Amino acid sequence: MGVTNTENFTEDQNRIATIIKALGHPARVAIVEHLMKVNACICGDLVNVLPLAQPTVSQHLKELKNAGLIKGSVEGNTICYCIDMKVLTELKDYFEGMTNKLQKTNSACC
Amino acid sequence: MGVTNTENFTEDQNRIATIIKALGHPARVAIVEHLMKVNACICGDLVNVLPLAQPTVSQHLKELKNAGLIKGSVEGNTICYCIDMKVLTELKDYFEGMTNKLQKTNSACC
DNA sequence: TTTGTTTATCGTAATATTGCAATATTAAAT
DNA sequence: ATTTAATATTGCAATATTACGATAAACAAA
Repeated sequence: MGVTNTENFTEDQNRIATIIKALGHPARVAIVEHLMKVNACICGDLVNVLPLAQPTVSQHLKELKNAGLIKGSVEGNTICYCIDMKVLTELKDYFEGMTNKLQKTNSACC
Repeated sequence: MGVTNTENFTEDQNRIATIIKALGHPARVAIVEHLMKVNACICGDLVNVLPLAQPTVSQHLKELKNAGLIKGSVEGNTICYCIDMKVLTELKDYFEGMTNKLQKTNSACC
C-alpha cells in the first residue's frame, strides 16, 4: 500500500500530523530556522543557503507553504518567503498542552 | 533517489527532523494522544484502540520508540508503553524557543 | 525584442513508507 | 508439555517521498 489510512482518525489528528510531517525533514527545518535567523522575508538567496539544487528547494518550500508554515508573496521577479506565525503557534500550543498535562499528573509507571 | 540528504545539515537539524518526523503520521499522533489520555502505561489494549491491524500498530510503536517519544518495558507476556517526557519536552522547548524569538522581533514583511 | 535572472513545473530514478497476512517469539496458564 | 494470549518480525505490494536535470514561466533590464 503506502497510502496513509486517514479516514479512521479524527480531523484534528490528521491536521496536526500533516503540519508536523511538513517539518519532518532536515531541509525544511533548515529553511524555517533560516527564516527565523534572518527574521525577515527572504527574497531569493535561499537556494544559496541550502545544500540542495534549486528545484529541490522549490519543492520543499511548496510543502512548507501547503502546510501553512510559511507564506510567500511575489515581489517583482522574485518571491519572498516568511514564517507564518499562526501555524507555528498552533504547533507550540499543541506540545505545550501535552507537556502541561503530563507534568500535572505524573504517571508512576515505566 | 528518495534518500534524504542528511550529510549537509547540522546534527541538530537532523535530530529534530527525525523526532518530528516520527510524529508526522495520524496513527502515531493517535498513539501518543491515547497514552496521554489514559495517563498511564498501556499494557496491551492499544491494538483495540486503533483502526489498524496488529502488525501495523507494532510498527508504529517501534518508530515512536526509536525516536524516543515513548518507552516500553516488558511486563509478563505483555509490553507496557508510556510517553517519554524527555523528548516530548525537547520538542516543546524547540517550538517555544521559535515562537518566543519571533514574537520579540516581529518582522514587518508579508 | 532579446537577454538575463529567478522561481516553478515536469519527468524520472531511487529509496522510503504504509499496511497487512502469515509466521515467529515469548511467557503465562492449564 | 501443551495451549493460549500478546507482541514482534518477515515478506510483499502499493504508494509516497526525495532529489535533480531539463524546461517553462514571469519579469526586469538592456
